[in-house]
This record gives sequence, structure tokens and C-alpha cells, in this order.
Amino acid sequence: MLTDFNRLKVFYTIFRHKSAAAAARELYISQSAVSQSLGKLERELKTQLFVRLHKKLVPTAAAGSLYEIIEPFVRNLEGGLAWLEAEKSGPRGVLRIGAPVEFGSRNLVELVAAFRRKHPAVFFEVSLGHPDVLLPRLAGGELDFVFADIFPGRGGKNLPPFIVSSVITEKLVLACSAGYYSARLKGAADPAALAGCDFLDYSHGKLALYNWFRHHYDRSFPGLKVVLTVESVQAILNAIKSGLGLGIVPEYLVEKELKAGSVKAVRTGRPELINRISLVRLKGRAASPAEKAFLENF
Amino acid sequence: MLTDFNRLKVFYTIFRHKSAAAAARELYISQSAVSQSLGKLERELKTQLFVRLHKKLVPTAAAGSLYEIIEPFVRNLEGGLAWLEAEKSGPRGVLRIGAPVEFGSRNLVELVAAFRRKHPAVFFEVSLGHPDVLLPRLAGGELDFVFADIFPGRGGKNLPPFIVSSVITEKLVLACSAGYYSARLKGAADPAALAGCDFLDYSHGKLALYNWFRHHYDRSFPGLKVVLTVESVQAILNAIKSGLGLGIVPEYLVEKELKAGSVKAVRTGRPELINRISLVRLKGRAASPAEKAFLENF
DNA sequence: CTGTTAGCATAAGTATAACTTAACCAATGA
DNA sequence: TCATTGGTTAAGTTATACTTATGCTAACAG
Repeated sequence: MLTDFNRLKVFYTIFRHKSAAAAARELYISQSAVSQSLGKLERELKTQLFVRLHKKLVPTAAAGSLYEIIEPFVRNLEGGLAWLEAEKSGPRGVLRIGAPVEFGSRNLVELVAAFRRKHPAVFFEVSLGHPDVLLPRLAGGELDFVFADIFPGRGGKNLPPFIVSSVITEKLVLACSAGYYSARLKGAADPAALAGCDFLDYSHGKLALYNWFRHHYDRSFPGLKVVLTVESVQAILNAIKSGLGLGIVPEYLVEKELKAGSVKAVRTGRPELINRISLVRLKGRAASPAEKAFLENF
Repeated sequence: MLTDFNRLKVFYTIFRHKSAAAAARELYISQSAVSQSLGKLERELKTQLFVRLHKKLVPTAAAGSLYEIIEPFVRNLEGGLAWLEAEKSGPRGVLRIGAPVEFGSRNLVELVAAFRRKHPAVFFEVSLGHPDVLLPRLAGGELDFVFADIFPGRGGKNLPPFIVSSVITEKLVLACSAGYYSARLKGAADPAALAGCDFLDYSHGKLALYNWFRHHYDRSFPGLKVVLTVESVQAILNAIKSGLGLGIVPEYLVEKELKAGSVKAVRTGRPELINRISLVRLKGRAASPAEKAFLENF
């Protein structure tokens, strides 16, 4: 890459004043230094930038073109640095957050909405997706932090630069409609009966179901019949209510229905599987005021 | 103005590679120098720009913003410098020329047209006007060179940084229609007869007439009756042919009419006043190839 | 599990080049 | 005319950017 940037800065100052002496005063260096710097730049570019006509430096066409390039840069830079400064003074700027689809589109947007009422100068860019794709983006600096639902089994792996803290835990239940329950399970929630049922899952290799069975029976059930796979809790919930089959949902979402008896959850005697939403941040990363303010809810 | 520009250059290189080592290789300096430079910049800005995570430097949001500012600048700069280089290699770029209205709109545009057929990469910005306004613009660097019709009397003044060279000389005649001539002058071109005639001039205080009379009679004629003042040779020419009065025009423009006898010129026995179009350039100003190519016609 | 490698940070010393001081010239204005 | 201002150039100094050297940690291969 060509030329010394600081010489361009000197040139820029000279150009604005049409005078080396004035530039020197602005830059708090001697007039001689300015003159030498300009000379070097001209020699470097092999292009005359100013015509010396005593008491004034008259820019050539080349100097004009060069100035046209530098001027907007300096303007943007000043603006940008001022903005960086402002960001440090209080919550403002943009927060780039990653989150699992469900958590992101349900809980997170509510939090964002509430937060923005207090801090309207903070903007959000939420990326929904699986930790598998979100975490690398966090590691690459594209995201400020991510919320991840780390199922048991997909623990830390070899991603040590992350600092993980638990944010929300919700019980996951395997549920179906009351009708389906009485027709297929008849109150007996034994593995054998379950294995023959219809299941609903959130795509990606029946991970939710897999984890539920592993948790409750310490083994996997390879041949489960998954009749619907859809990436949405709401959809699974509706499917359950419609009697399509058995699906995994957060318990609190079906609390009313469980009480009313319209939806039944499969209980094994063991404590329920819990889904842990964790906050993942880059180790060693300084948090902006906006980030701090947002995360202090957790 | 804030910060050291060269540190920004180092930052820019680091950002592109997400690595100080790689940046160091590109900049042909040691990895340590890069690291130190980045450290200083961060301290200077009081803002973390990269998260150090072992083999990689992952940029923070602030670094992203900063990069957004610098990146287009570097791109423009590279383009601009390449363009400057190209301009030196052959005639291209833009030529900013000043000229008197008549010369500019008549002779100059023809020259430009002819020149552009040979050098289509050269563009022109022609400013028409009086030397009074054009020369300061030349002195201010807004024009590359100007053509000026310097009447005797408005010599160098105190504008020493100019180098002036004669380019075109044309004889100026005081002319009128044959009808007007026979009616008002009757072949006798004595001052007394002339003084009572109607005159045409190019605005600005009857300068053309004033100079003509000074040249031919060594004195001014204060009370001349100027019946039309218009900033156009063509207009004056038409006015003359229409028998409106006497006006100053370049002799070669009325050559045919003089021969045919439809237009008469006032002759005093003295050589005709000549209008000198001069090329004025800034002393000490290096000429680009385009400039050289264009001016070598003269 | 350990040795090796790659990448970054830090410390200390060097050397480059930016800057200052000084002398000189030219133009301008009191 | 002389003092003032602005610019250039040369020489000397100083600052600071850079190098060399060292240590650390993480990743990876054997």
C-alpha cells in the first residue's frame, strides 16, 4: 500500500489553509516540519501538489483530487470517533445478539422492546439460529453475545474462549392431548407403550426427543415415529392440542391446559428434563454500556 | 484532530487479516511493532478493538465501525493514486481553462473539439469571463491556465506569479455598414465627425472603444454615444451590418464584407489596434501531459 | 500426555525519520 | 526603508517506531 498516512494528514491541513504556516499552527509543529512533510509527499507521489507563490500555497489539480479523497474520510473519522466516545458515555449504539429461534422470537423480542423503552438510542440486530452457527459467529466477532440452549451432551466441547452463564431454565415436558393420551397410553407411561406412539419434533435429528428419552430412561429409542417436524414451539403446541401426537414443550406454556386436563404430560417419576438457556460471551471482551445495561437483567 | 493516521493504517491491515502476524508480513515490519501499534491505538481511543483469543484477533463492534470508515478511504486512495499515476503517463484527466467569452466560445471550443478527437481521455472545464475574475481564480488554483485578452493599459499590474505568452493577435477595426458610413462620415474619418456617431460596445465601460481611440488618437473621447452594449462579437457584428452604428470587431471576421464594400472600416493611417490573446500560466507550476499536449499547439 | 509450533504481549535497546533550530530569500506593507 | 511574514533548505537533536529477545498460552501431532 502506498504512502505515509500522516503525510496525508499534513497535506490535508495545508490544503485547508492554503498555507504551511497555518497548518503548522494547527498541528502544533514547526512550519519547517510541515514544509518538509509536504516535500516528501510530493517526491513520493512524483506529483506537484502546490505551487509556491510567496505567502500562499496554491493547490494544483492533483492536490484537488487528493483532497477530494481525504476530506470525506476525515469527516467520517471525526464523526465516528465522536460516536465511539458517545457510546462509552451511556447506553447507545447497536447490539448484535444471537439466540435460538424460539427464545429469540418469544422472550428476547419482549426484552428488547422493554429495554428500548428505557434506552431508545440502542438498536438491535438479532440473529436467530442454532448455537452451531451462532457460536462461530460470536467467535468471529460478528455478534456481541448469544443466547444458546445447550442441551446436555453438547457441552463446552473445545470452545474455551467462551464464558457461559445460565440465564433461564425451563422444564421440558413430553405432552399430548388428553384424547391422544387416553387412546394410546391409557395412563401407562411405560417405554413400551410410548415407543409405538406418534411424535413431533423440532427437526434436526429428533434432538429434543432424543434428549428427553435419554434423560428419563438413560437410553435412546431408535425407531421413534416422528409424524411432524417443525421449527416452532407454537406449531408443536398446536399439533399436540390437535391430538397429532407427543411433543416436547416448555412446561409453563401448557400450564393452563395441564391444569384443565386438556393436555397431558408424560411423567416418569424422575424430575423433568430442563432446558437451560445460557448467555455466551467472548472471554476478554469489554462490554459497552449498552451491553452492560441490557445484560444486567439477567 | 485526533489520533495518528499511520496507526489506523496498521489497524486496517490487522482487521483484514484478523491477525497481527499476517498484518506484519504484509507491512514488512515485525509482529511486535504491529502489536504495539494496535495497543497504542486502543489506549488512545480508550476502546477495545480486538479480543485476543489465542491465534486470532476477533474484532469488536467498535473495530467494525472504524473499519467501515477506513475501508472506503483506502479504496478511494488507491484508485486516486493510480489515477494520478495514469495522468502522468499520458494525456488524460481534466483541464480547467479560463478564457474570454468570445475567444472561449469561438476559437477555444474548436480547439477542444479537435484535441479531444486525438485524446478522448481528456476532459475540459472551460470558464468564460474577464481576466479580472479569471486571473484570481488561476492564482487560487481553480484553473490550470487562462487565455486573456490583455488590452494595453491593463498590463501586469502587481500579479508577478504569472507567466504570459502571446498566443493569437488579431487586428481590431472600428467598422460600420456602408450605408451608415456614407450617411454619417462621408469618407472623412476625422475625430470630429466620429465623435457625433452612434457606437456599439461590449459593456464594461466602453473599454474596447476607449482603447481604439487611445490607440489611434492618443486621447480619449469622453462623450461617446453608445447606443448598444452587448457582450457578443456576433451581436455587434449584426448591429454593424444593420447600420446601428460603429463597433469594434476583429478584422478577419468582416474580411468578406470589407472586400464586398457592404461594411466599411474607419482607417486613420495608423496601424490597426491589435487584440492580443495571451496564455497565462502560474509560474512554477508543473504541467501535466494533457496540459503540455494541449498547449503545444500554441 | 508431552513436545512442538504458531500467535500475541511485553521489555529493552537501537535506529530511523520526524521535528526543531537557524540561516536565507522574497514579497508585502508600514 | 526596514520590519514582518511565509517558505525553503541544511544541520543537529530527539522522539518514537521498530527490532530483537523472552515468555505465555492454545492447538495439535505424535
